[in-house]
Amino acid sequence: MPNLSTQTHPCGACDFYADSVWKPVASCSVSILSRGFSRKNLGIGHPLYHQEDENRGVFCVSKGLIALRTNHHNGSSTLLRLAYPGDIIGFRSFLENRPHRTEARALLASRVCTVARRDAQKVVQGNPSILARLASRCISEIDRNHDRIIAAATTSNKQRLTDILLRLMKVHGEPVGERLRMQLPLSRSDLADLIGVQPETMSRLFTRIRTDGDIQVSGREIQMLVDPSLRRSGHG
Amino acid sequence: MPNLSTQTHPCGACDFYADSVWKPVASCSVSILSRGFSRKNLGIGHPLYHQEDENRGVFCVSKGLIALRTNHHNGSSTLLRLAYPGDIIGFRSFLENRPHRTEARALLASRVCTVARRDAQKVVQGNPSILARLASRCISEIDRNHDRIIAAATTSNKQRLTDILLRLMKVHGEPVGERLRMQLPLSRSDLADLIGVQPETMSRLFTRIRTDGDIQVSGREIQMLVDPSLRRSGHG
DNA sequence: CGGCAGTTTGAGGTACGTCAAGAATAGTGG
DNA sequence: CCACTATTCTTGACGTACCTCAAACTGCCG
Repeated sequence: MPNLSTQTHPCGACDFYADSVWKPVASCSVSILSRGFSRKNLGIGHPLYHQEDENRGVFCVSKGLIALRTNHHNGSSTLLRLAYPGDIIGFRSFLENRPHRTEARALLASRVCTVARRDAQKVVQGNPSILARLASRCISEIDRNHDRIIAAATTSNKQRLTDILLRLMKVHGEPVGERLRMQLPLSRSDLADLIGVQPETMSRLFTRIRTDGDIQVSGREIQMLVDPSLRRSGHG
Repeated sequence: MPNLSTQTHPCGACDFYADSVWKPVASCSVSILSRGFSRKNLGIGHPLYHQEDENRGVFCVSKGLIALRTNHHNGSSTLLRLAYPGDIIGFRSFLENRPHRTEARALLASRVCTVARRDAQKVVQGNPSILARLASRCISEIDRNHDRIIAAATTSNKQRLTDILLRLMKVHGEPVGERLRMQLPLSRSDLADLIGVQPETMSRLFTRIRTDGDIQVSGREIQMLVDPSLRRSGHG
Protein backbone atom coordinates (compact mmCIF):
# COMPACT_ATOMS: atom_id res chain seq x y z
CA MET A 1 0.00 0.00 0.00
CA PRO A 2 1.93 3.06 -1.20
CA ASN A 3 2.08 6.22 0.82
CA LEU A 4 0.52 8.78 -1.47
CA SER A 5 2.37 11.77 -0.13
CA THR A 6 5.83 10.31 -0.66
CA GLN A 7 5.07 8.01 -3.55
CA THR A 8 8.04 7.59 -5.87
CA HIS A 9 7.83 8.59 -9.49
CA PRO A 10 7.23 5.52 -11.67
CA CYS A 11 9.85 6.73 -14.15
CA GLY A 12 12.31 7.68 -11.42
CA ALA A 13 14.56 4.69 -11.97
CA CYS A 14 14.47 4.92 -15.76
CA ASP A 15 17.65 5.80 -17.65
CA PHE A 16 15.67 8.43 -19.53
CA TYR A 17 14.03 10.05 -16.55
CA ALA A 18 15.73 13.41 -17.09
CA ASP A 19 14.06 13.76 -20.49
CA SER A 20 10.88 11.90 -19.63
CA VAL A 21 7.70 13.68 -20.61
CA TRP A 22 6.34 12.63 -17.21
CA LYS A 23 9.16 14.10 -15.19
CA PRO A 24 7.33 17.40 -14.46
CA VAL A 25 4.52 15.50 -12.71
CA ALA A 26 4.11 17.17 -9.35
CA SER A 27 4.24 15.05 -6.23
CA CYS A 28 0.51 15.31 -5.69
CA SER A 29 -0.16 13.94 -9.17
CA VAL A 30 2.31 11.09 -8.94
CA SER A 31 -0.40 8.88 -7.52
CA ILE A 32 -2.56 9.43 -10.60
CA LEU A 33 0.40 8.74 -12.85
CA SER A 34 1.26 5.61 -10.90
CA ARG A 35 -2.32 4.41 -11.04
CA GLY A 36 -2.31 4.53 -14.84
CA PHE A 37 1.20 3.16 -15.16
CA SER A 38 1.96 -0.30 -16.47
CA ARG A 39 4.88 -2.06 -18.07
CA LYS A 40 4.76 -4.65 -20.79
CA ASN A 41 7.26 -6.92 -22.50
CA LEU A 42 6.98 -7.54 -26.21
CA GLY A 43 8.58 -10.44 -28.02
CA ILE A 44 10.03 -10.00 -31.49
CA GLY A 45 7.28 -9.38 -33.99
CA HIS A 46 4.60 -8.79 -31.39
CA PRO A 47 2.36 -5.75 -31.78
CA LEU A 48 1.83 -2.99 -29.24
CA TYR A 49 -1.15 -1.62 -31.14
CA HIS A 50 -2.65 -1.97 -34.57
CA GLN A 51 -3.60 0.54 -37.21
CA GLU A 52 -7.14 1.85 -36.59
CA ASP A 53 -7.01 0.79 -32.93
CA GLU A 54 -8.44 3.21 -30.43
CA ASN A 55 -5.80 4.92 -28.34
CA ARG A 56 -5.23 3.26 -24.99
CA GLY A 57 -2.74 5.75 -23.62
CA VAL A 58 0.73 7.17 -24.03
CA PHE A 59 3.52 4.66 -24.64
CA CYS A 60 7.19 5.04 -23.86
CA VAL A 61 9.77 2.61 -25.14
CA SER A 62 11.91 1.42 -22.26
CA LYS A 63 13.93 -1.30 -23.98
CA GLY A 64 14.36 -2.74 -27.45
CA LEU A 65 13.12 -1.36 -30.75
CA ILE A 66 9.61 -0.66 -32.01
CA ALA A 67 8.71 -0.15 -35.67
CA LEU A 68 5.89 2.24 -36.55
CA ARG A 69 4.37 1.24 -39.85
CA THR A 70 1.34 2.04 -41.95
CA ASN A 71 -0.19 -0.72 -44.02
CA HIS A 72 -1.69 0.26 -47.34
CA HIS A 73 -4.75 -1.07 -49.07
CA ASN A 74 -2.76 -2.92 -51.69
CA GLY A 75 -0.89 -4.96 -49.12
CA SER A 76 2.32 -2.97 -49.10
CA SER A 77 3.47 -0.94 -46.14
CA THR A 78 5.71 1.98 -45.21
CA LEU A 79 7.98 2.06 -42.21
CA LEU A 80 7.58 5.53 -40.78
CA ARG A 81 9.69 5.40 -37.66
CA LEU A 82 12.03 3.35 -35.53
CA ALA A 83 11.31 4.03 -31.86
CA TYR A 84 14.17 3.50 -29.41
CA PRO A 85 14.28 3.55 -25.60
CA GLY A 86 13.21 6.95 -24.33
CA ASP A 87 10.96 7.58 -27.33
CA ILE A 88 7.28 8.34 -26.90
CA ILE A 89 4.89 6.68 -29.34
CA GLY A 90 1.16 6.88 -29.84
CA PHE A 91 1.05 10.55 -28.92
CA ARG A 92 -0.83 11.66 -32.02
CA SER A 93 -3.85 9.49 -31.38
CA PHE A 94 -3.63 10.40 -27.69
CA LEU A 95 -3.54 14.16 -28.20
CA GLU A 96 -6.07 14.20 -31.03
CA ASN A 97 -8.30 11.56 -29.49
CA ARG A 98 -8.46 9.47 -32.62
CA PRO A 99 -7.51 5.96 -33.77
CA HIS A 100 -3.91 5.06 -34.46
CA ARG A 101 -2.76 5.64 -38.02
CA THR A 102 0.22 3.36 -37.66
CA GLU A 103 0.82 -0.02 -36.15
CA ALA A 104 3.54 -0.47 -33.55
CA ARG A 105 5.42 -3.76 -33.57
CA ALA A 106 8.56 -4.94 -31.80
CA LEU A 107 11.60 -5.54 -34.00
CA LEU A 108 13.63 -6.68 -30.99
CA ALA A 109 12.59 -8.01 -27.61
CA SER A 110 11.22 -4.84 -26.08
CA ARG A 111 9.72 -3.29 -23.00
CA VAL A 112 7.14 -0.53 -23.15
CA CYS A 113 5.72 1.61 -20.36
CA THR A 114 2.14 2.76 -20.72
CA VAL A 115 0.22 5.51 -19.01
CA ALA A 116 -3.44 4.70 -19.48
CA ARG A 117 -5.37 7.20 -21.52
CA ARG A 118 -7.70 8.54 -18.83
CA ASP A 119 -5.00 9.01 -16.24
CA ALA A 120 -2.60 10.49 -18.76
CA GLN A 121 -5.23 13.06 -19.69
CA LYS A 122 -5.70 14.01 -16.06
CA VAL A 123 -2.01 14.35 -15.42
CA VAL A 124 -1.51 16.44 -18.57
CA GLN A 125 -4.38 18.72 -17.64
CA GLY A 126 -2.90 19.26 -14.22
CA ASN A 127 0.55 20.07 -15.52
CA PRO A 128 1.00 22.10 -18.71
CA SER A 129 4.73 21.52 -18.86
CA ILE A 130 4.00 17.90 -19.75
CA LEU A 131 2.12 19.21 -22.75
CA ALA A 132 5.15 21.32 -23.61
CA ARG A 133 7.33 18.20 -23.52
CA LEU A 134 4.88 16.33 -25.70
CA ALA A 135 4.91 19.21 -28.16
CA SER A 136 8.67 18.98 -28.19
CA ARG A 137 8.42 15.31 -29.15
CA CYS A 138 6.03 16.30 -31.91
CA ILE A 139 8.56 18.76 -33.23
CA SER A 140 11.28 16.12 -33.17
CA GLU A 141 9.03 13.95 -35.30
CA ILE A 142 8.47 16.84 -37.71
CA ASP A 143 12.23 17.36 -37.93
CA ARG A 144 12.79 13.68 -38.65
CA ASN A 145 10.11 13.73 -41.31
CA HIS A 146 11.55 16.81 -42.97
CA ASP A 147 15.00 15.24 -42.99
CA ARG A 148 13.54 12.18 -44.62
CA ILE A 149 11.59 14.12 -47.24
CA ILE A 150 14.72 16.09 -48.07
CA ALA A 151 16.84 12.96 -48.23
CA ALA A 152 14.35 11.28 -50.53
CA ALA A 153 14.49 14.29 -52.85
CA THR A 154 18.22 14.90 -52.87
CA THR A 155 20.05 11.68 -52.03
CA SER A 156 20.43 8.44 -53.95
CA ASN A 157 18.83 5.35 -52.50
CA LYS A 158 22.21 3.71 -52.14
CA GLN A 159 23.49 6.64 -50.09
CA ARG A 160 20.33 6.68 -48.00
CA LEU A 161 20.77 2.98 -47.25
CA THR A 162 24.39 3.59 -46.30
CA ASP A 163 23.29 6.42 -44.00
CA ILE A 164 20.74 4.14 -42.33
CA LEU A 165 23.31 1.39 -41.85
CA LEU A 166 25.72 3.86 -40.26
CA ARG A 167 23.01 5.11 -37.95
CA LEU A 168 21.97 1.60 -36.99
CA MET A 169 25.60 0.66 -36.39
CA LYS A 170 26.00 3.52 -33.93
CA VAL A 171 23.18 2.07 -31.87
CA HIS A 172 23.50 -1.67 -32.39
CA GLY A 173 27.15 -2.11 -33.30
CA GLU A 174 29.61 -3.88 -31.06
CA PRO A 175 33.37 -3.59 -31.48
CA VAL A 176 35.17 -6.67 -32.79
CA GLY A 177 38.83 -5.84 -33.08
CA GLU A 178 39.07 -2.65 -35.11
CA ARG A 179 35.65 -3.24 -36.63
CA LEU A 180 32.04 -2.77 -35.62
CA ARG A 181 29.60 -5.60 -36.04
CA MET A 182 25.85 -5.74 -35.72
CA GLN A 183 22.95 -7.99 -36.38
CA LEU A 184 20.51 -6.03 -38.52
CA PRO A 185 17.26 -5.59 -36.60
CA LEU A 186 15.42 -5.13 -39.90
CA SER A 187 14.64 -7.52 -42.70
CA ARG A 188 15.37 -6.58 -46.30
CA SER A 189 11.67 -5.98 -46.76
CA ASP A 190 11.56 -3.66 -43.76
CA LEU A 191 14.52 -1.72 -45.09
CA ALA A 192 12.79 -1.50 -48.45
CA ASP A 193 9.69 -0.12 -46.70
CA LEU A 194 11.93 2.38 -44.94
CA ILE A 195 13.68 3.63 -48.07
CA GLY A 196 10.64 3.38 -50.29
CA VAL A 197 11.82 0.83 -52.86
CA GLN A 198 10.89 -2.73 -53.77
CA PRO A 199 12.55 -5.65 -51.95
CA GLU A 200 14.39 -6.67 -55.11
CA THR A 201 15.87 -3.22 -55.39
CA MET A 202 16.92 -3.35 -51.73
CA SER A 203 18.75 -6.60 -52.44
CA ARG A 204 20.53 -4.98 -55.36
CA LEU A 205 21.44 -1.96 -53.25
CA PHE A 206 23.13 -4.32 -50.79
CA THR A 207 24.98 -5.95 -53.65
CA ARG A 208 26.30 -2.58 -54.75
CA ILE A 209 27.24 -1.53 -51.22
CA ARG A 210 29.00 -4.83 -50.65
CA THR A 211 31.06 -4.51 -53.80
CA ASP A 212 32.07 -0.99 -52.77
CA GLY A 213 34.01 -2.70 -49.99
CA ASP A 214 33.49 -0.24 -47.14
CA ILE A 215 30.74 -2.33 -45.56
CA GLN A 216 30.77 -6.10 -45.21
CA VAL A 217 27.38 -7.72 -45.56
CA SER A 218 26.51 -11.34 -44.85
CA GLY A 219 22.81 -11.85 -44.46
CA ARG A 220 21.80 -9.74 -41.50
CA GLU A 221 25.33 -9.45 -40.19
CA ILE A 222 26.94 -6.12 -41.03
CA GLN A 223 30.53 -5.09 -40.38
CA MET A 224 32.47 -1.92 -41.00
CA LEU A 225 35.50 -0.08 -39.75
CA VAL A 226 34.98 1.70 -36.43
CA ASP A 227 35.39 5.16 -37.93
CA PRO A 228 34.44 4.83 -41.55
CA SER A 229 35.22 7.98 -43.48
CA LEU A 230 32.72 7.00 -46.13
CA ARG A 231 30.35 9.91 -45.96
CA ARG A 232 32.13 11.08 -49.10
CA SER A 233 30.59 8.75 -51.67
CA GLY A 234 28.53 11.19 -53.66
CA HIS A 235 24.95 11.08 -54.75
CA GLY A 236 25.72 8.50 -57.39
CA MET B 1 -6.82 54.35 -26.08
CA PRO B 2 -8.32 50.87 -25.65
CA ASN B 3 -10.20 49.94 -22.54
CA LEU B 4 -8.18 47.02 -21.20
CA SER B 5 -11.09 45.30 -19.49
CA THR B 6 -13.22 45.12 -22.61
CA GLN B 7 -10.47 45.04 -25.20
CA THR B 8 -11.50 43.10 -28.27
CA HIS B 9 -9.59 40.04 -29.39
CA PRO B 10 -7.21 40.94 -32.24
CA CYS B 11 -8.27 37.81 -34.13
CA GLY B 12 -11.95 38.37 -33.41
CA ALA B 13 -12.78 39.59 -36.89
CA CYS B 14 -10.72 36.94 -38.66
CA ASP B 15 -12.46 34.31 -40.75
CA PHE B 16 -10.46 31.66 -38.95
CA TYR B 17 -11.12 32.88 -35.42
CA ALA B 18 -13.00 29.72 -34.40
CA ASP B 19 -9.89 27.61 -35.03
CA SER B 20 -7.35 30.25 -34.11
CA VAL B 21 -4.66 29.09 -31.73
CA TRP B 22 -5.15 32.41 -29.92
CA LYS B 23 -8.88 32.05 -29.40
CA PRO B 24 -8.57 30.62 -25.86
CA VAL B 25 -6.79 33.77 -24.70
CA ALA B 26 -8.67 34.88 -21.62
CA SER B 27 -9.97 38.42 -21.49
CA CYS B 28 -7.34 39.45 -18.99
CA SER B 29 -4.56 38.32 -21.36
CA VAL B 30 -6.01 39.92 -24.45
CA SER B 31 -4.07 43.08 -23.71
CA ILE B 32 -0.79 41.16 -23.78
CA LEU B 33 -1.80 39.45 -27.00
CA SER B 34 -2.82 42.78 -28.53
CA ARG B 35 0.42 44.37 -27.46
CA GLY B 36 2.45 41.79 -29.37
CA PHE B 37 0.11 41.72 -32.34
CA SER B 38 1.01 43.12 -35.73
CA ARG B 39 -0.07 42.63 -39.31
CA LYS B 40 2.10 42.69 -42.38
CA ASN B 41 1.54 42.59 -46.11
CA LEU B 42 3.91 40.63 -48.31
CA GLY B 43 4.26 41.12 -52.04
CA ILE B 44 4.86 38.17 -54.33
CA GLY B 45 8.29 36.71 -53.74
CA HIS B 46 8.93 38.64 -50.56
CA PRO B 47 10.24 36.76 -47.54
CA LEU B 48 8.65 36.62 -44.09
CA TYR B 49 11.74 35.09 -42.58
CA HIS B 50 14.90 33.41 -43.78
CA GLN B 51 16.49 30.11 -42.98
CA GLU B 52 18.73 30.42 -39.88
CA ASP B 53 16.90 33.56 -38.76
CA GLU B 54 16.14 33.83 -35.07
CA ASN B 55 12.49 33.38 -34.28
CA ARG B 56 10.59 36.66 -33.93
CA GLY B 57 7.26 35.21 -32.91
CA VAL B 58 4.33 33.12 -34.05
CA PHE B 59 3.01 33.83 -37.53
CA CYS B 60 -0.48 33.23 -38.84
CA VAL B 61 -1.30 33.48 -42.53
CA SER B 62 -4.30 35.73 -42.97
CA LYS B 63 -4.40 36.04 -46.73
CA GLY B 64 -2.51 34.68 -49.73
CA LEU B 65 -0.07 31.79 -49.87
CA ILE B 66 3.29 31.27 -48.18
CA ALA B 67 5.87 28.70 -49.25
CA LEU B 68 8.07 27.08 -46.61
CA ARG B 69 11.31 25.98 -48.17
CA THR B 70 14.70 24.70 -47.09
CA ASN B 71 17.69 25.65 -49.19
CA HIS B 72 20.46 23.11 -49.47
CA HIS B 73 24.18 23.63 -49.57
CA ASN B 74 24.44 22.74 -53.25
CA GLY B 75 21.99 25.46 -54.27
CA SER B 76 18.93 23.29 -54.68
CA SER B 77 15.93 23.54 -52.41
CA THR B 78 12.95 21.55 -51.19
CA LEU B 79 9.45 22.96 -50.80
CA LEU B 80 8.21 21.54 -47.53
CA ARG B 81 4.85 23.20 -47.12
CA LEU B 82 2.30 25.53 -48.64
CA ALA B 83 0.72 27.65 -45.90
CA TYR B 84 -2.78 28.97 -46.52
CA PRO B 85 -4.91 31.43 -44.56
CA GLY B 86 -5.53 30.12 -41.08
CA ASP B 87 -2.26 28.22 -41.00
CA ILE B 88 0.32 28.83 -38.29
CA ILE B 89 3.95 28.95 -39.38
CA GLY B 90 7.19 29.36 -37.51
CA PHE B 91 5.92 27.39 -34.53
CA ARG B 92 8.85 24.98 -34.38
CA SER B 93 11.45 27.67 -33.87
CA PHE B 94 9.07 29.40 -31.46
CA LEU B 95 8.40 26.37 -29.28
CA GLU B 96 11.95 25.05 -29.38
CA ASN B 97 13.55 28.46 -29.12
CA ARG B 98 15.87 27.94 -32.05
CA PRO B 99 16.54 29.45 -35.48
CA HIS B 100 14.21 28.78 -38.37
CA ARG B 101 15.06 25.72 -40.46
CA THR B 102 12.99 26.91 -43.39
CA GLU B 103 12.49 30.15 -45.17
CA ALA B 104 8.98 31.57 -45.59
CA ARG B 105 8.25 33.45 -48.80
CA ALA B 106 5.02 34.70 -50.34
CA LEU B 107 3.88 32.94 -53.52
CA LEU B 108 0.90 35.29 -53.80
CA ALA B 109 0.23 38.72 -52.37
CA SER B 110 -0.22 37.79 -48.74
CA ARG B 111 -1.03 39.12 -45.31
CA VAL B 112 0.49 37.65 -42.17
CA CYS B 113 -0.37 38.31 -38.52
CA THR B 114 2.46 38.09 -36.01
CA VAL B 115 2.45 37.73 -32.27
CA ALA B 116 5.85 38.86 -31.07
CA ARG B 117 7.91 36.18 -29.44
CA ARG B 118 8.03 37.56 -25.89
CA ASP B 119 4.33 38.31 -25.69
CA ALA B 120 3.41 35.01 -27.32
CA GLN B 121 5.43 33.20 -24.67
CA LYS B 122 3.64 35.04 -21.90
CA VAL B 123 0.22 34.34 -23.33
CA VAL B 124 1.03 30.65 -23.85
CA GLN B 125 2.31 30.32 -20.30
CA GLY B 126 -0.87 31.86 -18.99
CA ASN B 127 -3.15 29.60 -20.98
CA PRO B 128 -2.27 25.93 -21.54
CA SER B 129 -5.07 25.39 -24.03
CA ILE B 130 -3.14 27.53 -26.48
CA LEU B 131 -0.31 25.04 -26.15
CA ALA B 132 -2.79 22.27 -26.84
CA ARG B 133 -3.86 24.04 -30.02
CA LEU B 134 -0.26 24.50 -31.08
CA ALA B 135 0.36 20.80 -30.45
CA SER B 136 -2.62 20.08 -32.66
CA ARG B 137 -1.02 22.12 -35.44
CA CYS B 138 2.17 20.13 -34.94
CA ILE B 139 0.25 16.90 -35.36
CA SER B 140 -1.36 18.20 -38.54
CA GLU B 141 2.12 18.85 -39.88
CA ILE B 142 3.18 15.32 -38.92
CA ASP B 143 0.14 13.93 -40.70
CA ARG B 144 0.93 15.94 -43.83
CA ASN B 145 4.53 14.76 -43.75
CA HIS B 146 3.54 11.14 -43.33
CA ASP B 147 1.12 11.41 -46.23
CA ARG B 148 3.90 12.85 -48.33
CA ILE B 149 6.43 10.18 -47.34
CA ILE B 150 3.88 7.50 -48.15
CA ALA B 151 2.96 9.13 -51.45
CA ALA B 152 6.62 9.37 -52.42
CA ALA B 153 7.04 5.66 -51.71
CA THR B 154 3.87 4.34 -53.31
CA THR B 155 2.69 6.76 -55.99
CA SER B 156 4.16 7.68 -59.35
CA ASN B 157 5.40 11.21 -59.79
CA LYS B 158 2.84 11.81 -62.50
CA GLN B 159 0.04 10.79 -60.17
CA ARG B 160 1.46 12.92 -57.37
CA LEU B 161 1.58 15.94 -59.66
CA THR B 162 -2.02 15.27 -60.69
CA ASP B 163 -3.02 15.06 -57.04
CA ILE B 164 -1.31 18.37 -56.33
CA LEU B 165 -3.00 20.03 -59.28
CA LEU B 166 -6.39 18.79 -58.09
CA ARG B 167 -5.73 20.07 -54.60
CA LEU B 168 -4.58 23.43 -55.90
CA MET B 169 -7.62 23.63 -58.15
CA LYS B 170 -9.93 23.15 -55.18
CA VAL B 171 -8.41 26.22 -53.57
CA HIS B 172 -7.53 28.46 -56.51
CA GLY B 173 -9.91 27.29 -59.23
CA GLU B 174 -12.70 29.48 -60.56
CA PRO B 175 -15.59 28.11 -62.61
CA VAL B 176 -15.61 29.00 -66.30
CA GLY B 177 -18.63 27.34 -67.85
CA GLU B 178 -18.48 23.69 -66.89
CA ARG B 179 -14.75 23.92 -66.25
CA LEU B 180 -12.47 25.09 -63.49
CA ARG B 181 -9.60 27.39 -64.28
CA MET B 182 -6.71 28.58 -62.19
CA GLN B 183 -3.48 30.41 -62.48
CA LEU B 184 -0.81 28.16 -60.97
CA PRO B 185 0.71 29.91 -57.95
CA LEU B 186 3.86 27.82 -58.38
CA SER B 187 6.54 27.83 -61.01
CA ARG B 188 7.68 24.61 -62.63
CA SER B 189 10.79 24.74 -60.49
CA ASP B 190 8.73 25.13 -57.33
CA LEU B 191 6.59 22.17 -58.31
CA ALA B 192 9.75 20.18 -58.98
CA ASP B 193 10.99 21.11 -55.50
CA LEU B 194 7.65 19.97 -54.13
CA ILE B 195 7.63 16.58 -55.85
CA GLY B 196 11.34 16.01 -55.55
CA VAL B 197 12.36 15.82 -59.22
CA GLN B 198 14.42 17.93 -61.57
CA PRO B 199 12.78 20.84 -63.45
CA GLU B 200 13.23 19.02 -66.76
CA THR B 201 11.36 16.03 -65.40
CA MET B 202 8.59 18.31 -64.16
CA SER B 203 8.25 19.73 -67.64
CA ARG B 204 7.96 16.21 -69.06
CA LEU B 205 5.39 15.27 -66.43
CA PHE B 206 3.26 18.19 -67.63
CA THR B 207 3.67 17.01 -71.20
CA ARG B 208 2.40 13.58 -70.24
CA ILE B 209 -0.51 14.97 -68.20
CA ARG B 210 -1.47 17.27 -71.05
CA THR B 211 -1.52 14.45 -73.58
CA ASP B 212 -3.72 12.40 -71.24
CA GLY B 213 -6.36 15.02 -71.97
CA ASP B 214 -8.05 15.29 -68.57
CA ILE B 215 -6.19 18.45 -67.66
CA GLN B 216 -5.51 21.35 -70.01
CA VAL B 217 -2.20 23.06 -69.47
CA SER B 218 -1.03 26.30 -71.01
CA GLY B 219 1.86 27.81 -69.18
CA ARG B 220 0.62 28.52 -65.70
CA GLU B 221 -3.04 28.37 -66.70
CA ILE B 222 -4.65 25.06 -65.80
CA GLN B 223 -8.15 23.92 -66.70
CA MET B 224 -10.12 20.81 -65.95
CA LEU B 225 -13.70 19.60 -65.69
CA VAL B 226 -15.44 20.67 -62.49
CA ASP B 227 -15.78 17.12 -61.19
CA PRO B 228 -12.98 15.19 -62.82
CA SER B 229 -13.27 11.45 -62.15
CA LEU B 230 -9.61 11.02 -62.87
CA ARG B 231 -8.41 9.59 -59.60
CA ARG B 232 -8.43 6.27 -61.47
CA SER B 233 -5.22 6.57 -63.48
CA GLY B 234 -3.04 4.04 -61.73
CA HIS B 235 0.50 4.18 -60.63
CA GLY B 236 1.76 3.86 -64.22
C1' DC C 1 13.38 -34.88 -46.20
C1' DG C 2 10.06 -31.40 -47.70
C1' DG C 3 7.87 -27.07 -47.30
C1' DC C 4 8.09 -22.07 -46.53
C1' DA C 5 9.39 -17.33 -46.01
C1' DG C 6 13.06 -14.45 -47.02
C1' DT C 7 16.41 -13.32 -50.25
C1' DT C 8 18.91 -13.15 -54.52
C1' DT C 9 19.51 -13.01 -59.50
C1' DG C 10 18.02 -12.39 -64.35
C1' DA C 11 15.72 -10.00 -68.27
C1' DG C 12 13.17 -6.32 -70.21
C1' DG C 13 10.60 -2.10 -69.95
C1' DT C 14 9.85 2.53 -67.98
C1' DA C 15 11.13 6.63 -65.79
C1' DC C 16 14.42 9.83 -64.04
C1' DG C 17 19.00 12.54 -64.08
C1' DT C 18 22.23 15.05 -66.67
C1' DC C 19 24.10 17.91 -70.15
C1' DA C 20 22.92 20.73 -73.82
C1' DA C 21 20.41 23.59 -76.82
C1' DG C 22 16.42 25.88 -78.19
C1' DA C 23 11.75 28.20 -77.46
C1' DA C 24 8.58 30.96 -74.95
C1' DT C 25 7.67 34.32 -71.58
C1' DA C 26 8.07 38.36 -68.77
C1' DG C 27 10.27 42.47 -67.64
C1' DT C 28 12.89 46.71 -68.98
C1' DG C 29 14.10 50.71 -71.28
C1' DG C 30 14.07 53.29 -75.31
C1' DC D 1 5.04 49.95 -79.42
C1' DC D 2 9.19 47.71 -80.22
C1' DA D 3 13.67 45.84 -79.22
C1' DC D 4 16.45 43.71 -75.91
C1' DT D 5 17.55 40.84 -72.07
C1' DA D 6 16.90 37.56 -68.57
C1' DT D 7 14.37 34.19 -66.88
C1' DT D 8 11.60 30.32 -67.27
C1' DC D 9 10.23 26.55 -69.73
C1' DT D 10 10.63 22.89 -73.17
C1' DT D 11 12.79 19.36 -75.98
C1' DG D 12 16.45 16.11 -77.33
C1' DA D 13 19.92 12.51 -76.47
C1' DC D 14 21.99 9.31 -73.55
C1' DG D 15 23.18 6.86 -69.39
C1' DT D 16 21.63 5.11 -64.93
C1' DA D 17 18.41 3.39 -61.71
C1' DC D 18 14.12 1.46 -60.56
C1' DC D 19 9.89 -1.63 -61.31
C1' DT D 20 7.88 -5.88 -62.72
C1' DC D 21 7.57 -10.64 -63.59
C1' DA D 22 9.92 -14.77 -63.07
C1' DA D 23 12.86 -18.21 -61.33
C1' DA D 24 16.30 -19.95 -58.39
C1' DC D 25 18.43 -20.06 -54.05
C1' DT D 26 19.00 -19.87 -48.85
C1' DG D 27 18.09 -20.92 -44.17
C1' DC D 28 14.88 -22.62 -40.96
C1' DC D 29 11.52 -25.53 -38.98
C1' DG D 30 8.57 -29.17 -38.85
